Amino acid sequence: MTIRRILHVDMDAFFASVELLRHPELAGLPVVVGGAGDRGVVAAASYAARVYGVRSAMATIRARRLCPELVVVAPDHAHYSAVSSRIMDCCREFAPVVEPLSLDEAFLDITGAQRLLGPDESIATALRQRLWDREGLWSSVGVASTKLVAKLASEAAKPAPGLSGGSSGVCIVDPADELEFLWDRPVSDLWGVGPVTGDRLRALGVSTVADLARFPRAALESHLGAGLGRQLHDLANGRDDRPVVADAEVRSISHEETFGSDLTVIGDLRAELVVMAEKVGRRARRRGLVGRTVHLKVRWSDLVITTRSRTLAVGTDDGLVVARVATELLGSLPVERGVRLVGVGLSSLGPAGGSSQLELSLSDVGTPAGELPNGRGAALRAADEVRERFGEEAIAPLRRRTGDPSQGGT
DNA sequence: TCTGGGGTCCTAGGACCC
DNA sequence: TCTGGGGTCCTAGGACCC
Repeated sequence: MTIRRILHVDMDAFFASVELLRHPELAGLPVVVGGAGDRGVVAAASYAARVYGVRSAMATIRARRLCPELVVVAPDHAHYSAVSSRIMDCCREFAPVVEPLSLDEAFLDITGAQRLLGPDESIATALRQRLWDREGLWSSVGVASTKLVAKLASEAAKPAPGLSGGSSGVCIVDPADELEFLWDRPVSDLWGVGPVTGDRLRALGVSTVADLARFPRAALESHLGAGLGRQLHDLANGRDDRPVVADAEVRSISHEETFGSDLTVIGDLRAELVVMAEKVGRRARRRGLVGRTVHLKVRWSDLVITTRSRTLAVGTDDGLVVARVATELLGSLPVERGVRLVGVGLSSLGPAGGSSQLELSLSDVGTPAGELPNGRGAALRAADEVRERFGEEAIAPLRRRTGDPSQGGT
């Protein structure tokens, strides 16, 4: 088994740095990108802002208290996406397989690239320099033999608050040093350990990765569940064979919004749902996808979350259909309780067009439910969906057509 | 200091099929 | 008629990631 070399690249303060490029007059000022309102949150903080203790995921209100002269810039996702795709293109000049993790992060499999591009250190430095030359943005790069260690290495290469590119920006971990590199760290550094699992582990007396590596595997699995227990025990012992995978398929598309003040009137919520569902539909169409499952998410004024979903017999990319299904789901919820956030989404995605959407539903209409795959009323659902899209009068001709295909139809 | 918006993956129970 | 088991789909919730 050959030793892999995996590179992780992570842009420094990405959204904030991009905004500083567009607004040179803000250079040196404490800048965050995020929501400005009472319920806004910091999405990214410039290094000048971090000096004040401002961090991403922090409520904007609190950030303003820490730094009264803070400049808050509204996010412009379309622009960040455009910059991101150029960054990913740049990465592909260094490795055949590039896996974007988010807009500002990617894994590159550089196993075997040394012959062409030189040692790990040269590859990392060259990538970093090219991103700077092309985009004017600094990044941090880590290289190791696993995804986990490569990501921790890029984190270790990050500049300290107050600086922006002063450190070398590169951290290479030799395979022989990887366990030591890992074991010094708190368990919360591991992928999959958040606040809840972190608390559970601490209750077991586990606080460092070394503690976790020594903890009996079976006991860990019984405390955390088989899946998570096994994964964490492997990671803590440096076992991480997750490959670098390009072109991961999108699994869901959603849009959600927190209101400035809670809504209690169903009509107001319906109006919001229509707008949001249309955005989801537009994004699905742009990607050439249809979704079979419509999701509704509600966050109540007490922050508790309720979700509802409904799976249709066929996929849709039509915002009106999504809105109508979501509205139905909303109908069963006590909105007078006070709705802070509403979200609508599509999953069970598949390619749009051809036989996948309408054709299938036409042939389903009138077919006994028992003869359909998953014979749980799929035909009825299909008929409902056709009715929703085209109205009651559309059903009759479809029945005739289904009964006698030679007659043709729509 | 009370938590935005975009996602991913996992779990668990019930329905249903073979 | 009763019983069991495996597999898949659907739904709700939850943890986590950036």
